[in-house]
Amino acid sequence: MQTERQRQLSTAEERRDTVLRTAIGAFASRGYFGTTTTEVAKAAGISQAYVYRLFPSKEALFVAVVEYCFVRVRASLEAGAAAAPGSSPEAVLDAMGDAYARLISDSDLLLVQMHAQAAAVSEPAIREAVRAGYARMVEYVRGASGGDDRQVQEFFAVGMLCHLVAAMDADKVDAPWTRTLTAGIRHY
Amino acid sequence: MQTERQRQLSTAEERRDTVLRTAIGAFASRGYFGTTTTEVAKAAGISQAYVYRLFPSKEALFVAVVEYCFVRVRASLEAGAAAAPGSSPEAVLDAMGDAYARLISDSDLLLVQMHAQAAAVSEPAIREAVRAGYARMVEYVRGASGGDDRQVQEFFAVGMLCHLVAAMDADKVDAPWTRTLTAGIRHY
DNA sequence: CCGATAAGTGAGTGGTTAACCACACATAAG
DNA sequence: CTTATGTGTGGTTAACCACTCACTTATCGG
Repeated sequence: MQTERQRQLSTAEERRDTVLRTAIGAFASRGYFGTTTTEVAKAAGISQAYVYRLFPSKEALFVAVVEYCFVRVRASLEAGAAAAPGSSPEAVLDAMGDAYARLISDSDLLLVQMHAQAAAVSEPAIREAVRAGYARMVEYVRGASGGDDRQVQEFFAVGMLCHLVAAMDADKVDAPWTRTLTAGIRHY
Repeated sequence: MQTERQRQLSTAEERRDTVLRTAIGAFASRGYFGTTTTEVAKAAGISQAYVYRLFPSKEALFVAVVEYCFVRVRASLEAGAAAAPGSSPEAVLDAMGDAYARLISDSDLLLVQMHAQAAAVSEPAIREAVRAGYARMVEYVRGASGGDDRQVQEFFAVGMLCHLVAAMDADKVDAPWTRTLTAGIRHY
């Protein structure tokens, strides 16, 4: 009967993964400064003290969350590119945009990115993480799509416009100005 | 000798203006959640207690700061449009973009906008202020430039890209990915 | 000069927060 | 069974925050 009692403790590595995954939801609404480590702990189902055994500081935790978000976004773009119906820059960029739109239909990833950008202004460690994330992302998009500077830049500009639309919840407002901003922007 | 002693107290209205102007710098670096009312008070040269006589709450103060930023941005766009070398949508949009680039060469205004967008997610009052600000701004840009939906949308998409570039301080990084993102984006 | 009103502050208050530590419990190896 | 190691928590703390209030000082109309 040795299998009756399953393992009840996770390994630290598993717990760290759980925290990263659940902390996205915690940080999404109120960002780096506005989210407490207690909220992160509650979302992960552990005590606040244990958060500090898994991560050396709140800043390190947030940086890890941001990096994890970038990994997920990149994975989504790769999946989109792989499913593109053609190999022209336009086709690949469109497919990646579509994959991205699906990814962020749950808006938490997007929101964490926004908050990370805002916090990057004053927190050097976060700024470095955001820079590194975008550096890889820009080069990936350029390489995978074969698009020129102009096309890649527009891809990211539209992405940033998505952030604004999501932050304002512009979909909920029916007015000419929201229709102008959201025109052609997919969301599921 | 009645002019020897100048007035040493400001009117409440003057103080409120001072606070709004100086609070932009205070909120710019750490945003709504990360900036304390003590920092705002110090920037304005008054006691923290008096901040609460001038504004009913930190939230109301921040909303007023955001609205003030929108007013300044709008004024800048109007000045740009007035100085446009032609009346075609392209010429007017370009002139407004140039005026905007000059306005935000001191990046505090930009940063407050970014932080306001991020905070808008969880704070209804701030979301309302951001929505109202963009509503007026989109309609102004549309009306003043005569551009179509596509042009107006691109104008704001590029503006959002500026936010990203500013937040990461991308100018300071010399690499292909930063050159791609910042290509054609003026800054003074 | 006086009384009213407005500008402005020092000194709190109750509540919260990031971080720490001593300790309890679970697991695995010998 | 025992010892060692890793998982996990309750309790605490020093600092800090938004917000309040009693009080002082300046201004101004009469």
